[in-house]
Amino acid sequence: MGAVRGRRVVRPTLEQVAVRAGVGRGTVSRVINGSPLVSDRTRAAVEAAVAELGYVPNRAARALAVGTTDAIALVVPEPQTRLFSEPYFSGILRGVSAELADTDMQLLLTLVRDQRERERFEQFVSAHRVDGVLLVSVHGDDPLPDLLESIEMPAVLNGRRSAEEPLAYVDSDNAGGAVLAVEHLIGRGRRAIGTITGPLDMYAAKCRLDGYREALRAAGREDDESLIAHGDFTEDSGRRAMRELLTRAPQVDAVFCASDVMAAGARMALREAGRTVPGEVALIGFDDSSVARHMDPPLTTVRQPIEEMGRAMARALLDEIGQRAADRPHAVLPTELIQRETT
Amino acid sequence: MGAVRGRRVVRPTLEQVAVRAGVGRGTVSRVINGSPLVSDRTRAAVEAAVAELGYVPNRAARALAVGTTDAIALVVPEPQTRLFSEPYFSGILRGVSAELADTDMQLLLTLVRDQRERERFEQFVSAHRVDGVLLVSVHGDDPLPDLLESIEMPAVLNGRRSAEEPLAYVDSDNAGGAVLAVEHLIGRGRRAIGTITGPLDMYAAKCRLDGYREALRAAGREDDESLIAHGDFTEDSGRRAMRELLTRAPQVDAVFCASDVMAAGARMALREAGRTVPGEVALIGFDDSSVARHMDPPLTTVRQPIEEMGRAMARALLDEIGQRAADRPHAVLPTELIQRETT
DNA sequence: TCAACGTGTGGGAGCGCTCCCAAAGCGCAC
DNA sequence: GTGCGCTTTGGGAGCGCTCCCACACGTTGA
Repeated sequence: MGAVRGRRVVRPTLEQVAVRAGVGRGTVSRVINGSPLVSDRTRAAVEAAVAELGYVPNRAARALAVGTTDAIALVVPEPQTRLFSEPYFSGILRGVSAELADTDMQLLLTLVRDQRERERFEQFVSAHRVDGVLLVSVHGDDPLPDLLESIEMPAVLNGRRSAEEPLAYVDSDNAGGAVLAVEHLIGRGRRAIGTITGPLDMYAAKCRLDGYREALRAAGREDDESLIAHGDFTEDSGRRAMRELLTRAPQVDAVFCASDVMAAGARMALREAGRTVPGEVALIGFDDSSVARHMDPPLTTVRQPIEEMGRAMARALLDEIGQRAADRPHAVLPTELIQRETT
Repeated sequence: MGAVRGRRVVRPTLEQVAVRAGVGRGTVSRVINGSPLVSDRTRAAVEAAVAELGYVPNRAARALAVGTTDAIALVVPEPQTRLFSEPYFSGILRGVSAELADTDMQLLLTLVRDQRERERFEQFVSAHRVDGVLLVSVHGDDPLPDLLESIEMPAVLNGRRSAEEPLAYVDSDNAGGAVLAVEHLIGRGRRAIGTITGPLDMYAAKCRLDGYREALRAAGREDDESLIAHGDFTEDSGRRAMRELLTRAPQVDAVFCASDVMAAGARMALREAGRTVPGEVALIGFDDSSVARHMDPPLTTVRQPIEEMGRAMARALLDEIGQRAADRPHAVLPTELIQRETT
């Protein structure tokens, strides 16, 4: 609990800079904050004093005075904590961090694992201890976004909860990525193209399935529900879904998996069944996660511009905080096919 | 640049709580901070008022008053930003976050990519904007630790820079892990056990090599320098080192690699050379990173208690900040053999 | 000449908290 | 009844900053 008493190291204050420069506090403050209402002479004098004294403003004092914290929180809820080890999370983090680099915003990282931590975070946010919040992949039923909205806390989601997401968000073009994947499969001459979906209560999973359907329809193929199996983004579910597909539609010669991890599971099922990849069955994933590169053979997949998404999220949040936002900004970034050896 | 003016939402202050509870400011402060010098009656009254008003203390104000920030920074320098996608980093993060969970410490994440960001961070730290710093794997020549020491900023390193690390640190038992690995290989009846080392100017790499030597010596085997090849922790260097080993010591029937990634490289070289794993050559890695699980066959490796390391780091830092530290606390945590299918 | 303006500048007030001194209240021994 | 010591309490001062009002200067126009 308690705040531990820290040693306090003496550092120059704005007041001291003012004395040194022979001006008033207000003037120094103006210079520090780049106000134009300062004469060049004075500004130079203040800047010299700042340099000599090695003055660095005290954030806490400023925060107290203006009611702003110059910090944003990046929240990672539990279900994602494992996803966390994926390049996905680190990509987002990188993008966010890069975008914040020439801002004086601080990035606060919060892992929300259980109910207690969730409450702590809610309290934290309610106390306006940050200027804004970045939410990594929320579930549709997560109450956090609504809380943020109710207290007017600027927030940007990574991914949408539904087609008409009321909050600001940055998403990748899931449907478009699926279309890319299926078109690629078609182009390779595959005839019976199946899919293993993610949990359909997640909007991203739904979009990927929609994209799959759309691409097939565009190619004039007729719907075949027996070629669609459902998973939940886990490896094990991918394996089971693939077995199901092999039983139900043994003619299947290509499968678009809504995640790389499920593709890894599918790969196993195919090996068990003695089917070669890509010889007999082509396989394509989604995410371009590290599994994809290390599979045998390496997995063709759909990459999302993850780092760019992180940047976009940070940018949108800063805009929202600065109220220079297009009301509820959002962006949907394009996906890209990474062709490896399973297709 | 500038701090953007944020909307300010009215929230109750300590003063208001005091009025509500019919007591003075000082008393409320005492209750909030758990001082024992408050009568039960008064405490109850204050707690009621706090609950009614939904009071949450203003951090900035407290920080300003006590000169403490209740935040620590986790710094990830560039060379590690890629390592970053590894479970390693997220494990540390998880451990740190878990340990901080019932503290009111905030975790600030800082990626230091280039010189500019480094300078920003140095200024940030010099301004005492955090109470302490956690450093993920520093290089021996990094000036940051010395800077931290000179400004008396509490800091804990992840890993040592040398055997006599002056700063507080948390490390895993690298030598011990290597011993485990080599003993395992010996137990499997392997005769010509080689190793692929990391860059020996890194202390961890040096320890792993020392452990390798120690285990062989303990088993009464004589030194054979031709069985030692050097890498730099990259996949490519592992591949090259393995080729070298195969040329120089074709009798090699087991290799301890100082990292999983190098083991993946070695695996490729073995495949090229037509050697089976584990039939002809047993392979063992270090780190238990995601590559290990996804290799074909899955790689036996040495796991570090990463999350526990994160926890230990946070604990050590909190102790240091609270000055309840055993002077320069440090911990070396045990490693563990994860047996899979390459041995 | 004077008023009316504009630009620069100083510094009081206040942000919400903690620290700490002084004082009130209480019991006890004399 | 008085004095002492303990516990409990109130509230002034101050942390370092920003905001903003007031004022000191020009400068301009009538």
